[in-house]
Amino acid sequence: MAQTRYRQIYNILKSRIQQGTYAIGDYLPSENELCKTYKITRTTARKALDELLKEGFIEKQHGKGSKVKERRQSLGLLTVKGFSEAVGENVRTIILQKPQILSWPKELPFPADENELNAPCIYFERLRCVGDVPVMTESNWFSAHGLNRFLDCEFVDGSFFKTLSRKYLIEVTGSEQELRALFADEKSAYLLKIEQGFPILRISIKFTTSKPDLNIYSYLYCNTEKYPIGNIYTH
Amino acid sequence: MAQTRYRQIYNILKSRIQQGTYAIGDYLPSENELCKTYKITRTTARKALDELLKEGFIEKQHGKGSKVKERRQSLGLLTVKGFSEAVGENVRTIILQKPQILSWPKELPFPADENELNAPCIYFERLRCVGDVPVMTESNWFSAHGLNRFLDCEFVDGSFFKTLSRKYLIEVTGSEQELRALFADEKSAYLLKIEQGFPILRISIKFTTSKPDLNIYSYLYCNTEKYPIGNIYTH
DNA sequence: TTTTCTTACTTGTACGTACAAGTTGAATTT
DNA sequence: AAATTCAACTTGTACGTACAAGTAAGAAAA
Repeated sequence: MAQTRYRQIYNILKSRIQQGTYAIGDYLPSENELCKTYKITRTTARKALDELLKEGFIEKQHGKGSKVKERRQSLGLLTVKGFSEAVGENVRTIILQKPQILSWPKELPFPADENELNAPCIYFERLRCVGDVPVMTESNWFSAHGLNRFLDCEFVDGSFFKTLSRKYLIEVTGSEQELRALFADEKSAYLLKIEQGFPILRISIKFTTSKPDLNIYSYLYCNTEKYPIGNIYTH
Repeated sequence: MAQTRYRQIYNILKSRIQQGTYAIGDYLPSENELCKTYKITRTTARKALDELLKEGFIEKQHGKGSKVKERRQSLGLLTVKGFSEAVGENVRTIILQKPQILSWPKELPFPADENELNAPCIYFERLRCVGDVPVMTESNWFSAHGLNRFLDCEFVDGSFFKTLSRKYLIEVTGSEQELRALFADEKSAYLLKIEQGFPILRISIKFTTSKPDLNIYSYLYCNTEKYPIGNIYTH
């Protein structure tokens, strides 16, 4: 078998969601219907749905079904909302360093998993601005394993995570974050156009993905004076 | 059944990890061993392990086993979970000011809803410590409307939100937060035992509740040097 | 008409079985 | 001694079955 059975079903459902065959708010076929359609058992159907659940494509309701959820692009600002969505329209992104192979740094935002360090490290760096005001620098590290020709191609819609999803079928499944208030160092001060020693917010992130040996490690240095970091939770 | 079987197994394993019976790097009993020990099937054992996996307590290795992972100590705050629940055991809370009626301040962390300001304002203030280290000051404002005899009674288990839930059947339904890195002012520096001008993290919060005219407005001033604010997000 | 009950769906939990596939170390062969 | 094979573990996938529990809508009773 080229692929596991549940992964096949998962892919079918996921692509239909992405293409809008199942729109937001719609219910997917019930588990028993999936069994009949694809000649599988409920165990397998549930496993496929569980993956979609983990990746935020659907929500399950006991006694009702699996409803297609609105999927918010995860760009890592504590909320599920992306940077552009959170801030508004006039967001500009400046690429400070295009994705390229580097050696792994001795210290990452979070300790890396064992396997990741075997493959080379891809690094890129961006500066986020609201209008003309720089508000955040972003540094990203991740393992190149399995990401063929990543350096050659442009980002889809300028979005790193969209690129992972569309080109490699990799989804962000979660993130671990850590917040610190720090004095701005020389580099951050220069990039954010503030005085050295000004208080800035550093967000350390480990994004986990649907690819077991791929996590994205990021540092965000934020000037929160004019644009604080926002966050909304609802149950 | 009071609880699901897999949840029971999950709880047993989790508490053993938290108590150090299974230390970091150790392998949990294999799935088949769990089956024998607890008279369950592998389906159930795997479900329990899956939960631990989702919550980051273990990592699974095909062909080897389930290894206890290092969980970083940080203050898991940005969720709706309370402080004590998020941090763990050696948390101390010092009441700086018991709940009492005050006039509404001219500026709250977030603009108040109209109706709230009609009733008097309850205010209280606490200092949170991990061991002997003060890590966070907490100021809270909310409308007294409908909270009879709130000032007279002690908090349930020392928890404000538990008190709301148990005594008034009010649940937190969501929160809006805003993060800023600031220079510590005189008061914060004094309470947190740091130098004035040291960078601290201020979290502004508006908790919404199941009672339509009750929101809780809070400022948290955090010394993130030793204990950064943590956050885990899973879809 | 309104309420209650039943029925037919849905997902959730738990049982049991079988084989595939990764890991490890000891036994066997080279 | 070194390389290979094998056996005994581990987790991963997939089959099948049964019943519990939540949901919704129509039938029956008030």
